[in-house]
Formats: sequence, structure tokens, C-alpha cells
Amino acid sequence: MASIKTEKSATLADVARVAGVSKGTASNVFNRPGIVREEVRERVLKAAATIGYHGPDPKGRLLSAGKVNAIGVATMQPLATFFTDPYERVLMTSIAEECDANGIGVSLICAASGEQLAWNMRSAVVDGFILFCLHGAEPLIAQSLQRQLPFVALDHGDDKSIPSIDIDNIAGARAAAAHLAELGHRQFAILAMEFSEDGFGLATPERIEETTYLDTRDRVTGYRQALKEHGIDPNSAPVFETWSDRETVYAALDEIYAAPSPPTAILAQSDVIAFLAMDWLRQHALAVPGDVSIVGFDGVPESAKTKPPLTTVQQPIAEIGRRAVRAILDNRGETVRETLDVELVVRGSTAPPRDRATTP
Amino acid sequence: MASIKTEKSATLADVARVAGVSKGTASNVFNRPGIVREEVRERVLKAAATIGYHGPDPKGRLLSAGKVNAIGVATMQPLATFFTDPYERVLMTSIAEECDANGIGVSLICAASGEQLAWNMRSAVVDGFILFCLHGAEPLIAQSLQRQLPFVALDHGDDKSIPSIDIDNIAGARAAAAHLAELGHRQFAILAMEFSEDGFGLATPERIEETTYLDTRDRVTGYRQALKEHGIDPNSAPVFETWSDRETVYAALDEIYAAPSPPTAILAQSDVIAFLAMDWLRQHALAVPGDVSIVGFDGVPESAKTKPPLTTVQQPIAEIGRRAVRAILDNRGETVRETLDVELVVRGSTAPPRDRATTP
DNA sequence: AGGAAAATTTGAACCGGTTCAACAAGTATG
DNA sequence: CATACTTGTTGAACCGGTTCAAATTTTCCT
Repeated sequence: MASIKTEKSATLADVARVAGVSKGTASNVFNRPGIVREEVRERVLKAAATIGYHGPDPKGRLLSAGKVNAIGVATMQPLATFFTDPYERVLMTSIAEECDANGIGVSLICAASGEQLAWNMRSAVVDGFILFCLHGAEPLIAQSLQRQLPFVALDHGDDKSIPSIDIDNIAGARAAAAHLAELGHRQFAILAMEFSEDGFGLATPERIEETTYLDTRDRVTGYRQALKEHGIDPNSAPVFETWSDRETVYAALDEIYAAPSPPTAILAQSDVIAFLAMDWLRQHALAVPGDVSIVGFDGVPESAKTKPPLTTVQQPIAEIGRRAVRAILDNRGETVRETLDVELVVRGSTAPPRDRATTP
Repeated sequence: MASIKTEKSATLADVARVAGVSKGTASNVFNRPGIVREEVRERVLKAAATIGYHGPDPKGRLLSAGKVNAIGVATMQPLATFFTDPYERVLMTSIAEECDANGIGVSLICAASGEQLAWNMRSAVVDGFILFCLHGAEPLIAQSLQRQLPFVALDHGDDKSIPSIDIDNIAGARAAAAHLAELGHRQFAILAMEFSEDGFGLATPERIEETTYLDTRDRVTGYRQALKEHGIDPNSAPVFETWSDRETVYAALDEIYAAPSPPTAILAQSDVIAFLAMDWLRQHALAVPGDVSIVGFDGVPESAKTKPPLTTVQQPIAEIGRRAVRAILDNRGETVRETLDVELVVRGSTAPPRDRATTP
């Protein structure tokens, strides 16, 4: 009797041979069972059962089909950030929901380390990339370009040359600073996100100017524009670079409040930074908004639940995710470029400065 | 001159032809550049550049390589749950970290709807599956078996027949109930997770017995064992099934506290349920732990931050994720079965009942 | 220069399916 | 009964690479 290999898992060709039909027919049995005669279909199915074939391997289909039905979400940060960072979490939620609705999967791709990045993105089996660009966009973009797959960059400021979905960072930052200025604040400090992969602390104008982290730069630009418009010297507001972690934010605040005439208003470039700043302020017996007003950026859900609730620049996070997915799926070759509006949400963390509060 | 197709993206074979070498050599140029003579290598690279070939397509490699370098995480719930549910988030964080460390990707696979499930799992291009079984395990397991890929079920109680990593639910639940009993509580209510896809509210013994949601069942079993051991009739503690959402938890509590002699102790099968219960109690002016003591389950990070902090059964969540990934990656064909220990963490949400508090 | 060892390159097989033009058998139409 | 449709099946080409034994070229030694 013919020996049936059980060592290597059975293939469609095996099934076809055993059932005495062509590979094409066997394929049809699994993909378009309707078009094959019942008698034949049963024979093939029985053959499959006999040799332990449990349906076509997607790896095979992939090649001819072309489409993978999955989109890759790539970041330079550790994969875990997708689940821990409040902003990324909300963004991923909407990306996941939109993918879900379209029946396609999500692949998380990490590019934390240089060489690994190249490989991970080069070998990702996906139909397109959504790039989380907050922390270093170039490598992600370069790899996407190389793969020649549709992609869209998130949080990559106004780089006009690549497909992206972004918000109006300058307008958002202006609204935040204008709000504080209009409340009467005159002493500002800016807690910024990164300007490059390394370094934190007081940022020089050159460093700000030269950064490729466009969102970070634009938000600083917006803050300064608004200050200037309200007759405040932008250079009086120091810009401290942080890594959105406790250590660097605290270090910045230590330095800020060690100076004479410390600020009454803090512009935080993200809600996470604002949360940490509020922790620091509380620990140093500085009341918010009594002693210090603070405005965040992003509008993550947690921002409504702090005490006091955080005044912040609300991004349409869910909309961004949704559009990103659509941009990949609907890709018709043209470059997608969208800039969404943000909205200042005034909550409890901002108030007139103390010296003004009593003289309205 | 020979027309170089620019319509369809170039293939390795095209490069080889243009460079005048064999496909094998061209392949080597990209994968093991070391073994090909420099002159040839440059010629191939130049040819590639000329016709716009940017490196091998992973879809091709896939077939011969076999390995995808990605593991799939499958669930019956919406994909977004991975990012919103506190427990799943922590679990995913550690899964992501472990994958990261091994340079492999994570694919999120949703199986919310029946037919879609089959297809999504059938067509997922991954090396193995991690199954989130809290909400319906069978379909996930069936599909994994069919794909004949290594897989491991999480949160699927003590089903001995499949590879799984789980915790000792009975011991954990016993510890929770014992703790409350030892504090002197005599009136209990149990807020359970689902027993099946549908239904909520007071659960009959039959429903509990027949469920295939093993974790849910085991926790009930553990609770009841401990009650019995402390001389309390297990049947005096009603079991309310909830969907871990505000609506069903509130409905359960409405019913529980409408009864005469309401409980002084609540056993919640998850921290999320406990959080919601605490909200309800606060709204109904019932003090925790003054009027009511409550114990959660899971030990998500948020449990330490509620007011009062929640006494709960701490799962080694990070360890579970890590082992799940290892189980897939190290798969040597043998079935992995691990049961991890849990630990009762006593915090502020439990105290002796009021009638006992003054008579120690 | 001759011969063996080392370094490269080739070519074909293979990975596991899908697709489609062409063909065959069966059936309704004129 | 010939003709035109249907319906079902086949076989070969193709998807885009990788792999490896065998063939070929180089390099090294004496």
C-alpha cells in the first residue's frame, strides 16, 4: 500500500493526489465549495480527513493573494508602550476598532533598536504601516518607503513630503498658552517632549530649531507665538525637555522652581507630563490651580479624572486612528495628508494667578 | 533596448536577469552578502537600484522559511479590549515585552463574530497562538487545534486536555473568602464574571455547574469551599453573574441590597467588578470597609490606587504573559501546563463587620 | 605548471497555495 | 439532430523567494 507521510504535515497536493482530483479542484473544495460537484467534494474532504489535512495554510495563499489582511503599527519605542501610554492606548483602541470593523488584523512592530528595526519592518507581513512617530520618525519612514507599502505617519508635524495624519499642533499650543495669558499669567515654563533621542533638561534655541521631532517643535512654536501676541517675551519661558517620565519631569521642575520668581503657569506638551508635574507640585505643597496653573496636551481620558481635572488641548484621538486605518485600506496611490483640528478643554487646573485672583 | 517593467514591482528574478547572475546568487546578495564576490555583489546591487528593487519581499521568504516570527494573540472580544481592559492590558504588556525581547512581532486577532473568527484565525500568518479565554474558549481552541500550530490558553481553568497557563483560581478564591470570614463576616454576596455568552443576574446552581468558563466556575467553587470551612452556608451567598460592566454590576447590587439583611462582604471575581461595586456603594452611601468589605481578583495596578485601596487576589500577571510567549517559542511538541500561585493582598477595602468591629 | 583545496556560482527543486484558459460532459434550444 | 449554453474539472503557470548539491572558478602550494 502507498505510504502516507505523516511526518510532514499534509499539503493540498497530497489531498488532491489521494482524492484523485487536480490541485485546482482540491483548492476549490476549500475556497468555493459551491462550484464543485457534491460527490467530488465529499471525496476530497474524506481524503483530507484521512491524511490529516486541516485546510489550506495561509502562508501559501499569501503569495498568490498578495493581500495579507493585516496592517502593521510600528513604533521606535518598546512594544509595551502601546499598552501603557495613555495616549497610545486610546489611539490603538480606535485603530483596533476600525481594523476590527474591516475584519483585518493588527500587527505590532517594534523598532526599538537600530538593526532590529530594519529587520522587523523589512520582514513584517502586512499590507501597510501606521507609523507612531512621536519618538523618531525617519527610520520608520525610510523603512516604509523601502517596503513600498502604503503607510501613514502619525504625530509627525507638518512634514509635507509624506503621507500623514496629524493635528494642528501650533494652533493647539497657541490656544493653551493664550488661555493662560488671558487668565493673567506672565511667568511661564514649558515642559516639552523629546527633541531627539537623547538629552533632557533646559533646551537651547538651537536644539529646538534643529529637531526632527516636528510635533515637539511645533508645540513650542505655538506656545511662543501666543506668548508674544500677549506681550510676553517668549524667551522668558524656559523650555525643558523631558522623556515623559517621572525622573526627567521632576528634574525639570526641581530646576524650574529653584530659580527666583518661578512660573505661575506651566505648559505641558502632553497630558502624561502634566500628570507628573501635578504630582511634583502636590509633593512640593504648590496648589493647582491656586499657586500654579497647568495645561496639558492630548486630552487622554485620564485628564478628566485628575484632581483637579486637567485643562488640556483635546486631540481627536479616535478620529486620528480611524483615518489612519482608512488611509491604508482605501489607498489609491495618492498621498494622504490630513490635519485635524484640536480644541482647548478648560477644566480645573487653570485659574488666574494668585496676585491677580483677588483683583479682578 | 529591453523594456524594464516598472508597472509591477520588480522581483528577485528580474534583478538576477538584469545583473546576469542566477537567482540564487541574487538571493545571497541580500541575505548573505559575505559569500558573494564583491564585484558581483555590486553589479547585483546596481541592477536592483536600476529596476527599483528594494530587497526581498517577506511574503516570498515566508513560504520556504516556514517561520513567520510573529505570534498571534486571539480573543473573542473586540480587539479594543486589549487596550482598555486593565487586566488584559497588563497581560498584553508583558506579552509584548517578552516578544520584543525575542525580536518577534505580535498579531492581534479578533474573533468577536462567529464566522469571522474562523476566518481570522484560519488566515492569521503567525507561528502560534496565545488564547485569551476568559470569554469563551472553545472556538479559539478548536481553531488553534485545526491550524496545528502551537498554542496556549490563558485563563481557562483546569481543562487538563489542552496546553495552558493558568492560576490556582480555587486557592485564590478560598483565600479571599477565608480572609473575610476570619474578619468575622457572615453575610456574603458573590459578584461573578460570565458563565456563558449571555445572561446575567442571579445564577442558579445548575448554570454555575454547567458553565464552560472554568475560571469563573473555579472561583465560585473556591469561595464556597472557604465559606463552608468557616461554618457559613455557601448557599446563603447569592452568586450574581455580571458582564464586568457598569450596568450589570449595578443591577446585581440593586438586587442584592434590596433584600433583607444585605451582605457585609462582597466577593468580586475581578478587580474591574470590584471597582464598579465600590462606585455603586459610594453612590448608595455605604462605606467601604465600614459598612461593606470587598475583595477583588486579579491585582491590576489600579487596584492599589482606589480609595480605599482594594484588597484583592494578586495574579502574577506579568509572569503569565512571559510564560505564554515562552511556551510558544520554546515549543518542543510537548503540552505545556502550568498553574501559577496567587497571593491575597490585603489592603484597605476589608475590615471586620461593623457589629464585630467594636467587640474584638 | 600541476593538482588540491577553497571560494563562488549555478540551476533546479521546493515552499503551499491560487488562478484561469481550455476542455469535457451534460442540458436546454431551435 | 445540430447548436449553444451551463456546469464542473483539469493542468499548467505563477506568486517571490530560499536552499543545496553539483559545477565552475580561484587561490594556494610545491
